[in-house]
Amino acid sequence: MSKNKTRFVILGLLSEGELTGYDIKKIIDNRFSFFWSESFGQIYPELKKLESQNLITSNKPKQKSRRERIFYSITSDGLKALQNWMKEPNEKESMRFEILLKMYFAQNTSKEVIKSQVEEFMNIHKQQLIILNMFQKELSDKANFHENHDDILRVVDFGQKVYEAYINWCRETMIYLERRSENETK
Amino acid sequence: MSKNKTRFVILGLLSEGELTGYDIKKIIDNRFSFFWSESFGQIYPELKKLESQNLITSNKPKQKSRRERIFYSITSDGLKALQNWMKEPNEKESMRFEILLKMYFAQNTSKEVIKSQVEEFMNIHKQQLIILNMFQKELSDKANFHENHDDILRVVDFGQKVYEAYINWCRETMIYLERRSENETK
DNA sequence: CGGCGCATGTAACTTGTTACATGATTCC
DNA sequence: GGAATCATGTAACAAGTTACATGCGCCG
Repeated sequence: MSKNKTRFVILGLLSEGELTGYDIKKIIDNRFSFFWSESFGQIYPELKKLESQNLITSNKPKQKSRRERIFYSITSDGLKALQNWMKEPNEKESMRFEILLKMYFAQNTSKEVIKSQVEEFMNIHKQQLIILNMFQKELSDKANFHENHDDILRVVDFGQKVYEAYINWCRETMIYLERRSENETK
Repeated sequence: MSKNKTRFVILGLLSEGELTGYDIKKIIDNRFSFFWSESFGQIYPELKKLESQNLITSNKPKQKSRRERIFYSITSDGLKALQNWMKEPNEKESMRFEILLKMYFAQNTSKEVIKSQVEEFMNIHKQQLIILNMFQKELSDKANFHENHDDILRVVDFGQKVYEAYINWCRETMIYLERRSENETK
């Protein structure tokens, strides 16, 4: 099972049309940010590697001279590689929630510190949820030009459900912490 | 903002009592697995580093001879470092859900492939939820010996809420995919 | 003409995983 | 005595981030 997933995000995005490395980074930052990330330091070298393996091709200007945007497109071999990956089992997603570490070790600090950490976590994800809701509305309002429209809405729905779960947890935890504070000061 | 979080998991765990590197790994695997992970390759070198900085101390046997369990305990400097970290802002947790990538690029494969991917994702997290529910029950039934009992229950509750969100998404997505299959075969 | 956003690229670094080596203890 | 688990450790590798260098083109 391949560990390097960068190549498959690239292949997936190129399966919808030709793009530059910069485009790919922008799309990941804008649309995927809540469930994926890549840096330029991964994307550009991977593009070269994929091209050398004939999974993608570019319009790289043979003219030595002026700098230009390099558009990549997927080859039939690349499409095959993408399709094979779709069938492969996924790796267990490993996450690291610092907020839970701090909740677990909460005995080492005051309730106020924990409260402000939970509040911060809640605010960040409320903001993120607003962005997701806007994106969903945008997609729902627009006519369904692309066939993958509904698939993308499923992806957005995942983010909404998970962020709502975070926010609910924060609300309950705030109440728990406030009850605690009251008992402490009694 | 320090990027190296391994040290703080170690300090946090040692704040409850002395432990060996092996113990630390076991606790993280058993209790933290749904929101944190560490490997031996990180834990052992970090223990040495923490000791050299006098944030922890060990009973390392000066006798050259036989191998023994090395118990570490936290120092007052270590406790201070832990308390400072509790107040610091957290890094944005970065996650990578392969399942969402595959959902997004679903056009490149058949509904059956996507369906089995979603099913697999659902089964894994149903299993994980069962384990979390058992752990919660275990904690709730037991008398509250440790003061941090309720804090740990909050952490478990986070996992339950998030896994339930995953599972609900899977159910809805399965229905969405089945509806699609019907339309395709019509 | 200065600054900004677009655009490509790489080197150095940090972080994290895997595989392996070593040896003790426990239990059958 | 052999297998499993406990236990410590490290080297090689893989993955991912950051900072920087370079330069184009547009706008005010």
